[in-house]
Amino acid sequence: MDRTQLQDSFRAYFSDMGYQIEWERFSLTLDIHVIHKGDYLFQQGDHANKLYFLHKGLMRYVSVSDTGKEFTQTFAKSPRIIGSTRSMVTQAPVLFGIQALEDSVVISYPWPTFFEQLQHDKSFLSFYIHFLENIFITKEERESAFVKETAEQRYLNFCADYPELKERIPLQQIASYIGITPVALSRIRAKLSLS
Amino acid sequence: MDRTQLQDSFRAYFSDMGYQIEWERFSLTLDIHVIHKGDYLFQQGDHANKLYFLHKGLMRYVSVSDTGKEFTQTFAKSPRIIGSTRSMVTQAPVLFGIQALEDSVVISYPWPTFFEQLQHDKSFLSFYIHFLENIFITKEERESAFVKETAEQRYLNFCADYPELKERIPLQQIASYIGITPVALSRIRAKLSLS
DNA sequence: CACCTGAGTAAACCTAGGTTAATTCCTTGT
DNA sequence: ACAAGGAATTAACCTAGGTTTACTCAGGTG
Repeated sequence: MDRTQLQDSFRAYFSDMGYQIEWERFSLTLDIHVIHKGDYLFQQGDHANKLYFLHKGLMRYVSVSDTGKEFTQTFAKSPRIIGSTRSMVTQAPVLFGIQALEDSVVISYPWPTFFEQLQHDKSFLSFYIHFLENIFITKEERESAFVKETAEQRYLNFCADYPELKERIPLQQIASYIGITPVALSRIRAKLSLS
Repeated sequence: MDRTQLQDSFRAYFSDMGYQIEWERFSLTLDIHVIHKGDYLFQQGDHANKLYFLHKGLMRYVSVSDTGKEFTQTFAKSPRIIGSTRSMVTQAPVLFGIQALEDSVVISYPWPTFFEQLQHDKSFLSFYIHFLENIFITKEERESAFVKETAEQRYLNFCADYPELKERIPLQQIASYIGITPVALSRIRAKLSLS
């Protein structure tokens, strides 16, 4: 994995989205992380105030409740910015871990210095604002899905939102994303295949 | 209600939070809205791409499901910025209405021009970023509460988060905030008062 | 090859919360 | 003071999804 190639991938991510960043002004060195299937980029409770970029692979955000149950907050497929906004902002330990569902490659920049530089580029700032707005909207939709929709409906929505993932990841983790047990999801699948 | 007085209230909101805005640069005229208890600032489905500021009063964000059930997304007490980030950003109709729980006074600025001006003041921009980060964090906590916590626990959390509101607003609306029916909340209260 | 171990399925049973409806208690208007 | 409509409580009944256990099947590993 070549450092320059990874940096290009990171830059392409922005230009593909229509943001013209003045990269000459940026002088940060990146770290490279190779995460194997099943391993974690960071664990719940860690301090992870870095900006992570998923160059290749598939990850899940997973938090474990007091009673030891796993809950998948979201899936992330490359290329994408990943990490904990909350932890970057408040300096608090992260409330979820990020686990690789397939062998993945991630690069990282230290967030505080990255944010410092980001503020001098208007295009970058506007990317960050859109990014925040979008993750907020996503959470808002999920909040209302948990209250207004049945588990079956949430499963159907998952299938619509992530058509490829349905085969790529185990049922267990789809269930934990929907907020039900694997047993219940199996039941729902059985019911759906009848009709 | 004097226009200048309301503008001062709006400005004080920012300085109280530690943001020193260069107000001289701003030249937007505000609109004043007086909303009586039970009435709506805007309704679900409206186009509401304005920046609203709750000068005085108490409001709730309420969305109605397909099956006609009300769900309270959040409560807002003055002074506070209110409105739909989603609608401002995407130009889409709002997914919830904002209803006054007490007689309230709100001012508004047209969002597009406000945002335009906002971008020329670094302190303002940094306010907006913190604002987005915070509403995101709130939603994230709520998402996990719905999956990991029981209704009883969510009620106890509500009491801890909004101690004054417990008496100020009807049970019905607390229930719809927690995501259960009034009947179920009444049951929970009865159970709690025994122990 | 036999042997695990982990993933999905299925069945039996349990519980939190939804639904409906009756009863009482407050408000609010006249 | 009165009537009337909404707000909360209580009880009876129902259902979606949780829990536990048992069975099957596929993929490694010695």
